[in-house]
Amino acid sequence: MELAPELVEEIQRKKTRVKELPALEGAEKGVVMRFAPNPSGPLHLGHARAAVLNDAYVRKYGGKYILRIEDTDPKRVDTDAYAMVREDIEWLGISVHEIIYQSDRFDLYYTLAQELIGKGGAYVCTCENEQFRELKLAKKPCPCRDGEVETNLGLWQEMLDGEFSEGTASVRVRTDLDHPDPAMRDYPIFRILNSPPHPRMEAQVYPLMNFSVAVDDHTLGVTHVIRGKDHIANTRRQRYIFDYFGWKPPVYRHYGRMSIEGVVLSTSQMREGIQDGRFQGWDDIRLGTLRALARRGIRPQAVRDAMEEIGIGETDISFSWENLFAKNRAFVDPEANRYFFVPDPVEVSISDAPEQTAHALLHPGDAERGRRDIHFSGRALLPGEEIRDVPGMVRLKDLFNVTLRQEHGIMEFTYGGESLAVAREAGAPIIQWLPPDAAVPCTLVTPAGERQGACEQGARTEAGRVVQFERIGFARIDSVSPEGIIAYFTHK
RNA sequence: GCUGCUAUAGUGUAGGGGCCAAUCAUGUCGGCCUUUCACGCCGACGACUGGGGUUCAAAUCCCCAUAGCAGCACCA
Repeated sequence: MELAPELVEEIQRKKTRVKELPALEGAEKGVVMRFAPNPSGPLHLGHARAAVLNDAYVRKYGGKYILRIEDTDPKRVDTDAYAMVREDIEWLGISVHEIIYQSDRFDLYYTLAQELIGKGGAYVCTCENEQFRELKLAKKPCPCRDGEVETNLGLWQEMLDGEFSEGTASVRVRTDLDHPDPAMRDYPIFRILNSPPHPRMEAQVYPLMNFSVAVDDHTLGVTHVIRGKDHIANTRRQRYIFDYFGWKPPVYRHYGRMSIEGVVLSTSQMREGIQDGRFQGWDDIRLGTLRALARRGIRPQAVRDAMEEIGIGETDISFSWENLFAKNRAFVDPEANRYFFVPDPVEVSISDAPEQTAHALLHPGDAERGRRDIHFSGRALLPGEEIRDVPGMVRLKDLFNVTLRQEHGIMEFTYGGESLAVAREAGAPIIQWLPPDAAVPCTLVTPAGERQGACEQGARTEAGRVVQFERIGFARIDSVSPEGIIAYFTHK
């Protein structure tokens, strides 16, 4: 019997459906949104939230999604990351309408900086860091603050001409020294950097994010910004720039902090670990990168669903792998072919057992997909930990029953008949098994470590796909070679 | 220290004065189905941080406390 396709689709949609996102103020006529990562490494789960949620809103309201590469700090630019970020965005299935590189826009930043200084909204500051900090905390102006506009314009030109060296001059926005929040007081928007060189351009005067972001959000027509609440202070700071220029700021939403257990998320730690060989690469299973998830067999749609469900709440949350796995299982279970994987295999001889071929379905819910034929002729590979209970009985799945006995310290395995009912009555576990001569060495890589074992020949045809090792869990077949198979554990 | 944001079951989420002895998902437990401990189905468990106030009525509004988080970088 076959279900109507619409019905199947309906059921699947129900399973993976996510609730509707909360409305955004002023979004009815469409939105322009952006995802603005720093190209210091590949995207990880933390990025995915911003990337996906912005995309979800663009889909909901219609409009434009801008991928803006924020590469205004040459110290934090990894040239490989430009490509990795785009690959990761593509993997997530996000439709990007425009890609902007901030490193292409320095002339714009310079022009507007000059304008801002000309309005008296910013000034060149040559104070030492520590000194300024103390003055700021005391709500006192630094000597540079009182300079004439003309003087500041002159100093700004000197900055551009390379007459200041690194760390000796900056541009600050004139805000409000009495502001109760010290973070608001005359914050910097440009700095001088002599090294390292920027991989995409030449510059010594670099904008800081609060300036470049404000300028770009305005000039690119961004209507709504969804970002983490670590940017709340930045939003307020940027407000000063919008006000000086008379621009209308976008609508902001700041979601709460998301902690993620069990994986390395810090780009610098990841890079360090890769360099010293502790991690295999950016897709090492112990990392929280999207490429690591992909390698484990997590579907992008599962990540998207998880992020949309989490939404834009301002509460701090802890990311739940269980919830993500449940979403992924819904995608993967109907598709994954089933195979036997025998961990820590022990080869045994089963006496009195008739030679025969077992027939197991590739998928228990879809007989039409075909079957696996596994031939038994006297000997079998069994999971070590399943044959410890003696005396006892196990049933080799799709084959027959085996009774276990111990005689003079030696394990004995005897044919126990074909009857499934007998096995059920005896409470015998139904276990996976393999013929020794047709078993493929298989390493199952899990976050906790590698598990050695053997699996069916059929898994050789599944490279790149997710299968289910019966009674073990889902796994992505990572590589197939004459020596064997390497599989990455996905989840149960 | 100063400033700000947040607070619903183990986790995520809905609910923004009465319809809430609080939604949904996930999880856990039990049962059914099943030659996988998967999937599916049925059932159970499990929460409004605390204290004041406003109101006929508070998870919902206000105040305080507590806790968590963030910012006070010439990072983003």
